[in-house]
Amino acid sequence: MNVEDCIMTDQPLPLQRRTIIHLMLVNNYLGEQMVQALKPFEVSLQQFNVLRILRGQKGKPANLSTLNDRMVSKMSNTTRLVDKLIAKGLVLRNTCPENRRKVEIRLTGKGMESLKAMDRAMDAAEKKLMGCFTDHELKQLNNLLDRV
Amino acid sequence: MNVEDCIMTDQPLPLQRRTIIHLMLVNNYLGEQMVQALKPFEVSLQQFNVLRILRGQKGKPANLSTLNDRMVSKMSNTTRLVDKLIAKGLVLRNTCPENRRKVEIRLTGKGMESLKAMDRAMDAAEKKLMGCFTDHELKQLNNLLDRV
DNA sequence: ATACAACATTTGTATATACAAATATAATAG
DNA sequence: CTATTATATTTGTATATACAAATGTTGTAT
Repeated sequence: MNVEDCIMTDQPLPLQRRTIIHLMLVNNYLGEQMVQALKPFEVSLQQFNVLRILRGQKGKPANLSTLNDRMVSKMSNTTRLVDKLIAKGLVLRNTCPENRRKVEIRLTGKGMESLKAMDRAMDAAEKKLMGCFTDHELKQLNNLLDRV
Repeated sequence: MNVEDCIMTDQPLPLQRRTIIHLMLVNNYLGEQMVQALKPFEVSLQQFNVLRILRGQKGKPANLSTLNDRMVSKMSNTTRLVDKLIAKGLVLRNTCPENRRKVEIRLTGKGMESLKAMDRAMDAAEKKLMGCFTDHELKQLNNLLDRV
């Protein structure tokens, strides 16, 4: 992915700026590819993220703020995101009996099944997108990113 | 920026997945910081990007498809983005006399002045965000990103 | 010249996101 | 026990984005 080609510029970019733009371009591309991989399942990347977090709870329900904490892209609007998943029958929401301010969200059977299918698509996408790197390079990249 | 802390997980992530998430987290952070830097000028990152592209034209007007080609995040909706900039008095739009399908967009004096002020804010943000890297590391990072 | 395809932009519409304010519940201080 | 503050979620609203269809213009083949 060449920066200058992507944004069709001829003038050279300062290194710091080029790096930021590079990160953004790569990220846009990764996002697009993953959204595409999820298209057949009619869920957004954010919705997929929530489903995966719920599975990580291993049966223990999550409340909204837990979801928000664990999401890759935090958003103010997790309520409405969960609304969508409920409408699709993938999750359930009940008010928490111990603390009626909170809410308990959990995967349905259908949610768990759908998620398994999505996993296969996403694992393939991951492999396709990151397959260009050796393990050593992945570690190197992660180390660099840790510094930000 | 530690991935596991950001998404508050204890279970270890496969390296490829971790890298993708890492890139997304870094990108979210970079975006937030740059949006913040632009807040005082009341323009979005996309709008700033268009202004900078227009300056790169060195007086030669740009049409919509040129803008779209050169934007970091391409969008279907450059028309409305330009509408906003016109409303702020930062750019002008005329239909191109040689080809009346096309449109000629150029910076106004006010646009050029505002852009200079934004530059200072954005240069500072760039330095702050990328200051954690040496030149060698920046090159290394760029080389890795080129592979995607 | 006329019809048809290609091009450049604009518009419509549905969905997504950001941010602030509102609601409901629980915890705490007096 | 009441008022106040803090917590958790929901709602309102404005703005942004994605995608498809519509509009207006130009180029081309007959």
